[in-house]
Amino acid sequence: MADGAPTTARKSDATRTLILDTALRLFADRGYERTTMRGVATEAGVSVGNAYYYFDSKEHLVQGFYDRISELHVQASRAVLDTETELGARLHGVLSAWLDIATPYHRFGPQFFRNAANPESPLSPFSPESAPARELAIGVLREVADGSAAKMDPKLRPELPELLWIYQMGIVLYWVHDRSAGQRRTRALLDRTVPLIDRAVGLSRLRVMRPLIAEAVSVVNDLLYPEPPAH
Amino acid sequence: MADGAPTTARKSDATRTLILDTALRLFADRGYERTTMRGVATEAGVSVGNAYYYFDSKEHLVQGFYDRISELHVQASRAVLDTETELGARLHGVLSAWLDIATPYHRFGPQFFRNAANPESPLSPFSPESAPARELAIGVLREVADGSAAKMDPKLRPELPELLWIYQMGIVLYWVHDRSAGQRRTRALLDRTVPLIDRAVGLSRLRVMRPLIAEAVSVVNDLLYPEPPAH
DNA sequence: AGTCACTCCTGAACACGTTCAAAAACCTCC
DNA sequence: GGAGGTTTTTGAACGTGTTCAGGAGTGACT
Repeated sequence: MADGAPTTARKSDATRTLILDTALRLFADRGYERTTMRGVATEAGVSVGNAYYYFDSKEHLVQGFYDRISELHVQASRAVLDTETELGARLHGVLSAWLDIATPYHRFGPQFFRNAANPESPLSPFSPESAPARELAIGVLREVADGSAAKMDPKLRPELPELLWIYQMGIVLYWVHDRSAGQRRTRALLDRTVPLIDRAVGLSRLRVMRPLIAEAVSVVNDLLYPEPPAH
Repeated sequence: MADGAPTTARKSDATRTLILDTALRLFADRGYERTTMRGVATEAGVSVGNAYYYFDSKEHLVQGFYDRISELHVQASRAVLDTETELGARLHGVLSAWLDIATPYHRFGPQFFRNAANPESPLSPFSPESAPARELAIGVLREVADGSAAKMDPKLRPELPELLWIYQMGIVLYWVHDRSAGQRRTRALLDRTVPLIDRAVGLSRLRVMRPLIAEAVSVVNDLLYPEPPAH
């Protein structure tokens, strides 16, 4: 080391950031599979073992990518939520914003999301490690619902954010598989399904729908959320 | 080789089956990750290279699992479809049968769904290579719907099998992530959501629902199925 | 029998993700 | 400034999926 700069910041953080930045650059450069831990280490000027000191596995490096996207999405959503008032417009705006942000990464998306579907991976959207990011996303959708004047079965309201999150996962799954130019098919899917959601929410007030909604909400409460500790 | 049996059947097929059987046994035994190609080869009494002569990769062994499960499921479904007449009972029976068959392999379910989310893998349920298995599964669900006397919006009927297939994918996703003993939570999910589906199908006849159904069916037709060639 | 072509099979070798014992650097307190 | 302890860094080594140059078996035709 031939620099005399009086670095007062923690060396540790600098190394960690250096490794993560290098990794994300190589991921974007050559894709996930073709990026090796040795390559990341060499490019960053550290040893392989050092990369593993900061990141438990190659997959854990991708977590940084997710965090970055989440943060950008929350920001972009705020702009939408501050201007739109109708449920449909709010939902469409928020999901469109996600697509806008994720588009540059679409060609590497498959490699990233491949691991996301593995329940044993910490990158799974259902994993405990992803809980903060998940809560964040659901929080945005809660704002989408609660900030609108949409009328609905009052029993539906508390669980609507979770249901919308499931809907969002479906959109993302479609997006990952979407081979059309600029993922225009996903845009079309959004354009056409958001109004469907909107109308379905409205219909939840119908008397015939009430018991159906009540049971659906109950199922979500009983089986979707209360993940048992299981340790 | 110390056996003098005059094997007249094609040696090739026997070896292939031997390797696949051994692999599936080890998968069920110790799970996907902890099963090694060397282990499969040793256990089957062949060389590693030989396993690769018949299967392009470790993942391709999973395709064998996929095919076998599909076949068993079609058989088991037939029994259900021959005895049950109500839509709910038929759907529940068919999906229960799937769970019955898949239970021994729950441990390597993660691998199963990893492929589902990787659009580049030929093992993805959405890939052209999986088309036959997919058609088979949708065919069973078409029988589920058409063989029942359930009344519904006539516009819904032709697309109901595809929609039920999506529902089934959701159940499988939940199952893969289900950590409860014997996956009883997935059973509970089935017990409670099948009646919901059943009632929702019935409600499709309501006048207020018609335009919603029509648009949903149209979306499925336009965006879900017609995968462009893109080669 | 000899030759040719083809299918089936072998195991050493390669690149990768990951681990680990030990070294180096850093810090704190005397 | 030195002793002791903690944090950070190293790189060889391990087990894995996969490849590949070639060997063995098999059958057909001369």
